[in-house]
Amino acid sequence: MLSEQELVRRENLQKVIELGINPYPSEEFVVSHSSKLIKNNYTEESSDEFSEVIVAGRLMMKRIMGKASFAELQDSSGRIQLYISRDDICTGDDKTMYNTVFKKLLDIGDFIGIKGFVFTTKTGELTIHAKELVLLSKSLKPLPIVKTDAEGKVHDAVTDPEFRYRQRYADLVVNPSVKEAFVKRTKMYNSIRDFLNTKGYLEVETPILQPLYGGAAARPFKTHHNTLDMTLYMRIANELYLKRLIVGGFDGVYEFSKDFRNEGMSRFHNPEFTQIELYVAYKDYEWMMNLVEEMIEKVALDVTGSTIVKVGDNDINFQRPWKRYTMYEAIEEFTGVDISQMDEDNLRNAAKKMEVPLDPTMARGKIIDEIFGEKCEPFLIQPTFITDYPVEMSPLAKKHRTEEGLVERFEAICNGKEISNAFSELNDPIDQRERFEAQLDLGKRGDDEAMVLDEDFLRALEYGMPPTAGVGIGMDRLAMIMTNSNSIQDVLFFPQMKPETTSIKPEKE
RNA sequence: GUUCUGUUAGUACAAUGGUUAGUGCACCUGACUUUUUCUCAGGAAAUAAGAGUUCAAUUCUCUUACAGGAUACCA
Repeated sequence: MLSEQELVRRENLQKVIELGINPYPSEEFVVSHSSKLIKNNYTEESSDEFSEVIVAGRLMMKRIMGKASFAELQDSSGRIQLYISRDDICTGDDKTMYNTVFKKLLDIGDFIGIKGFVFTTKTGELTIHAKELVLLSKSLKPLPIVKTDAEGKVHDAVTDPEFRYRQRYADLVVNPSVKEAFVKRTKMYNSIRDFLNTKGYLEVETPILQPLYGGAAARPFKTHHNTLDMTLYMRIANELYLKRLIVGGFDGVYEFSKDFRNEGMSRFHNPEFTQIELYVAYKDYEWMMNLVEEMIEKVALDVTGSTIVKVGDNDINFQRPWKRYTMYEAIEEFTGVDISQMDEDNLRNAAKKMEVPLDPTMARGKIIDEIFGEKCEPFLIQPTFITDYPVEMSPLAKKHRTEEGLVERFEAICNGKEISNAFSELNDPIDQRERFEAQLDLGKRGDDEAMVLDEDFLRALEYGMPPTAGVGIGMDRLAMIMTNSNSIQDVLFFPQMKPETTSIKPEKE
């Protein structure tokens, strides 16, 4: 069902065609200047350099005043005003281009090309005086119009999240700040790539479709390969494949990996999300902590220009060194309870006193994780490393060199959320097999996120893996911090949405 | 999942148990050769779906659908 305005646009398209104008021409249109370049460089003295400019973009506003008009053109760099007078774009007797095409048939959102010269109007606005106007592409669907008045007040701002996420293309056209967030996201990737490449690590790619999923505690997406007639899972982490590459002899490998987890959705969770994982041979988690600090500090600088990043009401300072706590220390700090010596029953009671909700499937490690998640993590705003996790919740991490029952693991917490998780990687194949078996027991207890046993990975470890430090960083979470975004949907171009339902509207007569 | 809130024209908002549901922008018709949310004159266009209470419901109640916020698990 087309709206009245859409019908008008289709009629306009038809009339353009009837005038012999191709509404979707294929020839290259050579642009000489961006609007930003003109705005940044035009002066009275340099006006000669701007006596012939060619620009292209969307027509975003028309102010028609009879035989002359003003219009606004939006290109990828911003907006610039156009002055279009009838007798300048129609030098002969035929005034169709102005009277009919420009005034009547061009709609807001149409792509046009303009050839003309730059000048300043009486009111002082930088403007392109058009000598030639070309239609480059017709728009059939009206864009939401956002207007900013003289006081800088925005009218009819497009804020409806559903519209913005479903129709990101339109969101990007009308909300310039959206572009900025995504440009920052790309800068963040470039910053990390640059950092790791400079250190000599190799960017690699590993399978997304996997016969067994592993490397994290999560429920996977399941799919099926027809030719092989086998079940495949979409990866939940790329840890086990990257470690296989360390076995194979690379010193340092990293991958920006799209991971998929079949779990709840929220402003922190999208079913597909991106992590970077990095593994470096002959290193340990202490070394990795230093690297993460150094890297994230650089990211903050590269992306925002400062080590201090404003996130909501907080100023987060990524300058090294970050605070470091062991997990037991953090829990003691925030709850006053020393749980380091407690067995599962005592721990369960302690958690009960702290009003941390538990369920019977949780074992000792999971309970500690719950307490930490409830009582500590949300309050850690400045970047903080939490180290030395219980062995039960870290089946891929090496046992602590001195502390019984712990592993050499750290998480970096920032703004109350984990942004990074790392360990001295477990490379003892016999220990690894036992840990997998312990996970199988957890699975039997009802933990549907318990890991599965991966024989091929164990075979790789049996060939021998050097001591290795590994880290994973949630790119979306980091992007949220670096762009001061309140939800993951704001740093994903196309966040996952419920299917669009066709609204039931009575047919118009 | 739980909970709260919302759904009025293309869009953003307003109002009302009863006669013609109002405003800005966008849209349509006309005038205007340096304007700028151009201006001026005119026009078209809406109460999510269903049920109930009522003489009368867009307004009150309930159900459904959809959406958003908050909260919980996972990055």
